[in-house]
Amino acid sequence: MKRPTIADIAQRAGVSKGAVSYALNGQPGVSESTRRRVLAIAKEIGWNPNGAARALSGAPSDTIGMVLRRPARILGVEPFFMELISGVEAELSARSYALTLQVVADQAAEIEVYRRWWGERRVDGVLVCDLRVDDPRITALADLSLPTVVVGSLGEVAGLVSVWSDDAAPVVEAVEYLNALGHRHIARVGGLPDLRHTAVRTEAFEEVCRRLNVEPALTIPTDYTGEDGARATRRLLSSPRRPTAILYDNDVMAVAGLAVAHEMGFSVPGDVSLVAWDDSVLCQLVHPPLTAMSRDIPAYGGHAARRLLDVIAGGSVASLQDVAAHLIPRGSTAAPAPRA
Amino acid sequence: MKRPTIADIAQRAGVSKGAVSYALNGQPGVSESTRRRVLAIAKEIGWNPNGAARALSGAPSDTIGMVLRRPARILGVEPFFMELISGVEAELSARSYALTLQVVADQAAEIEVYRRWWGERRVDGVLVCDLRVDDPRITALADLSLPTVVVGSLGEVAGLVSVWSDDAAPVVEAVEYLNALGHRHIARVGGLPDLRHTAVRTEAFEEVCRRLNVEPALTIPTDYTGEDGARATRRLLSSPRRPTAILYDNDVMAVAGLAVAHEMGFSVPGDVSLVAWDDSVLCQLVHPPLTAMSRDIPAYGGHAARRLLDVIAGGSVASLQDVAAHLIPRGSTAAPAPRA
DNA sequence: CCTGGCTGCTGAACCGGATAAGTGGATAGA
DNA sequence: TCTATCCACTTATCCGGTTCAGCAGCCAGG
Repeated sequence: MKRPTIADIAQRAGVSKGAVSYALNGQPGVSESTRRRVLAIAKEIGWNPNGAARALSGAPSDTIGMVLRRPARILGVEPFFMELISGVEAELSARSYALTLQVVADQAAEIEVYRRWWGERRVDGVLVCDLRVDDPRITALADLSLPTVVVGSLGEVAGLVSVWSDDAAPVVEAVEYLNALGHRHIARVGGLPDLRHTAVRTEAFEEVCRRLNVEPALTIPTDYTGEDGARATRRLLSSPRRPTAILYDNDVMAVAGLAVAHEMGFSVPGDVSLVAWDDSVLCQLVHPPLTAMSRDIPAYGGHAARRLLDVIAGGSVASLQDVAAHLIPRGSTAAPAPRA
Repeated sequence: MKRPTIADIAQRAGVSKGAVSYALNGQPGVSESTRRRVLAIAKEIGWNPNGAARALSGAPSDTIGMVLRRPARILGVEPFFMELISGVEAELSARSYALTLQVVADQAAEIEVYRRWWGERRVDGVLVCDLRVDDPRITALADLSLPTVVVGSLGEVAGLVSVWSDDAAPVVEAVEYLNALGHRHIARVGGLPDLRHTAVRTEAFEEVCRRLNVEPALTIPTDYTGEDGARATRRLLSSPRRPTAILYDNDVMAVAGLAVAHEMGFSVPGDVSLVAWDDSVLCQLVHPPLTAMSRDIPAYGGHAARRLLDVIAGGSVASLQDVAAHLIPRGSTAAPAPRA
């Protein structure tokens, strides 16, 4: 089956390629009757615009890109990313935009992909996640002037629009809550230390603990995986000054931590209270259900996608501070048992 | 920053566009010294091939497509799809192929997307999921002769390569296992009735139940969502002849069913045994952990992607029967309590 | 010395649209 | 009646590559 082109339509309609192009694009320059005839023929012979040809003439690709830098097989069990992507897709599909995903191994490869996409005009813009404390992607993308929206926790990045939520306030809320329950020894299982939002959370955690006299405010860094979260939990629960409450930087680690607590014979929340960050179904399904810092991640992704489309459209777009996560108390937190 | 083209390279190198094209593509027709000079200049000025221009001359897009027909926001909590996609990505990213996802509302829209992608040469091939009993997508894709691999439970579909796994054997395995434990009244919470693999499972379920004298072999159809699974479970557990074991067609429904059992005061596995299909982390994290029909979904996706790349490459590719799911017994199944 | 073949390159057509510039005819205004 | 304007097109060019035909220049063989 040969793909019909506007030349085929032109021949059938007895007009020139140019006229067909005007007709199909709703441009002035053809009579209403000719336009109708052209449209009818186009439909009849099943014509579709050739994106490559359009792109060659400078048209957008109606695709946005997202590069994920993590082992591809991990993706399936990473609720945050999947919910984010589903929110992005919801926004995009409503506008017939497509999403191109590419998984890469390291930062150099990620920048290389941006460069290639830009050179190939394969995407109209990109969403960037997991901002590092000092992130070379920012300058690279600025150099390319590829429309970009940063998804992550920060106000402004040199000229780039970002969609972010306050990471400090939820930490404060959680620690104050635990403190009010009577906890005086709270530890945290943090994410990758060089991610910006991890740094923000760590600082907020240390500050609120200092203020409330909850010391030491120990944060154990992890790579966000369940395994690392389990390891950190095991270490915390084995220490001589065992914390009575643990904050986790994501839900996967919190769930893994809960399993460790059970495995070591500690009761939750009797012996130790647990708080998760990000509230996927996981948190609600385990026993006891986990108290969590909840936010609407699909909405978050949707906002980011919307902003990116606005940037692509050329509007002057302001960064958006999305609603911060807020504490949803469930069965994994309670007052600490009086120490023997 | 203006994107460099081969014309820029040609000018710098003092040769023609054609020579540059040959040099860059490793084609014969230029001397080794010229080739090296051209490559050096290309690298120096940061040249990238323009995919649109290449595509216009018939080059592949190095992208495969996948259309998902379900509410976008559901995706994030649908472990099967996310694991499948992560497996596909793992295979693709190793070959620098990209994956384009598009979420649509209905079948007509899905076929329309295929047609558009084909017309626009936007993808080199597609992966098709969730085959229906009588599926118009098959003929549509055959008409377009768009390279296609069907992911799902069936042997051969008119000329299309498929990657599938036996859906009947695991059902038999599960029912025989439950029967051996002493269960004589087993119900099933099934998926969408017009999906092919649902039909296969339903038939296998009814047949093995008949053979083992486990009657009635009731299957309640659902739309695969947790809510529907909960509803079906509530109905089963409220019926006068309450089943002592329930088989679920996915993990989300099984987990939801477990919550319903708890909510209604039934003990699992004391009062009712539960078996999930597809074994994501969900099943291992709930209490009790769910006995599940487990299979390596990322590997499944990887095989499908690999097959699709082979089809695109033009090889004669055979369909692949992947390993079937097999039963992993966990805490949610036990012998039924003797009836009062 | 002429012919034939090979090497290494050039020039131009081509892919399928978008679009600026040009054209012929009808119409309106002076 | 002559010009200006507009309409509805056509023609030609461009986008950035790929590819094919052609063409010098060189070398080998007869």
